[in-house]
Amino acid sequence: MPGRYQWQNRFRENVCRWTVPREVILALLSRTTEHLTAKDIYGSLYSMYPGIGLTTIYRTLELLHRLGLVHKVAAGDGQSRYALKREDKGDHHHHLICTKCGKIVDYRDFVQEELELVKKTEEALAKKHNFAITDHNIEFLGLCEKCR
Amino acid sequence: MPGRYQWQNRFRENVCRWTVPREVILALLSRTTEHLTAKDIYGSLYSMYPGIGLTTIYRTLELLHRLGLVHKVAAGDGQSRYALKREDKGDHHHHLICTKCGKIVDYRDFVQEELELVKKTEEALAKKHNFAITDHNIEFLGLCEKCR
DNA sequence: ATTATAATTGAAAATGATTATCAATATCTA
DNA sequence: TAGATATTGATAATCATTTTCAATTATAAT
Repeated sequence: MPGRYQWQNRFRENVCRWTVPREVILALLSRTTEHLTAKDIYGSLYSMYPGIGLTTIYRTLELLHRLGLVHKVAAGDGQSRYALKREDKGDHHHHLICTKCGKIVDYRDFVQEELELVKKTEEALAKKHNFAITDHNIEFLGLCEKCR
Repeated sequence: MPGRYQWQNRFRENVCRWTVPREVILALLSRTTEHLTAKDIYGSLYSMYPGIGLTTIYRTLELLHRLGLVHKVAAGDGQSRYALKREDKGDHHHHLICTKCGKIVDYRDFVQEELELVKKTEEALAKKHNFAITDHNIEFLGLCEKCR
């Protein structure tokens, strides 16, 4: 399981315990590139881990987000979706979001150009609006292959 | 009141009636550049129009969004925010979103450059991922002047 | 290996944003 | 003016998420 010891270390550094539900959720997220909702995760884990509660999923995702281990994306349909951050490979990407089914497709084309513009924009905006910028989103909305 | 007749026409074209709650909501949105939540609007209108229900606000905002008259932004705090579209002046903008209070600040700096890159990106992504793109978001997250 | 401490969990309840239902009302066409 | 129908507003419901609290688990110390 990739990243296991890094994850454990990150937990310890933040006075968080390394528990079975947390390990299992991280493992699931590491096995997919999909952006998953809390319920997706709950459903996927149910057969192997029926005792893991939906509340635990929500709390764990919020913790992982706070620790900077996952991306949290609000696709506009009232639910949040999560994906493991994979910046170990300098992996930065942006999103295509389907407005019908909520599916999120990653893309990396043009990301370099986008990041260049983002960097320039960020500095100027931070100064002009007195805004402490911590992150950015670039996303395209529309209908995915299945929904069009 | 700017846009009143255009709005009425747009409503008629879509077999929608021109009603007092709708007129009042549009007027409020036209008087501000802020992105407002349904509850912001409900609260702002309450003194003058106490009979307008929150349900009506929600339904009307959804209609206005469907008619392409307002922007709908999910700032990530579980609520949607709305602002009147002002493309009559070719007014395109992107957003700074405060992750603490949810406030949305518009910016237009770099929008021309961003739109150039967006256009190029859009065409390539639509083709590569078989995605019918209808809109895009560019936003920076962080803390606003008040929250930092 | 055991024990104590405290973090974490899971079920149930609660909260808040939003939507559905339905009788009453308002708009608009003829 | 009358009739048809869209719309409204109050209430109930739905759903995503969070809070509460007793029980359980992880882990450090011995």
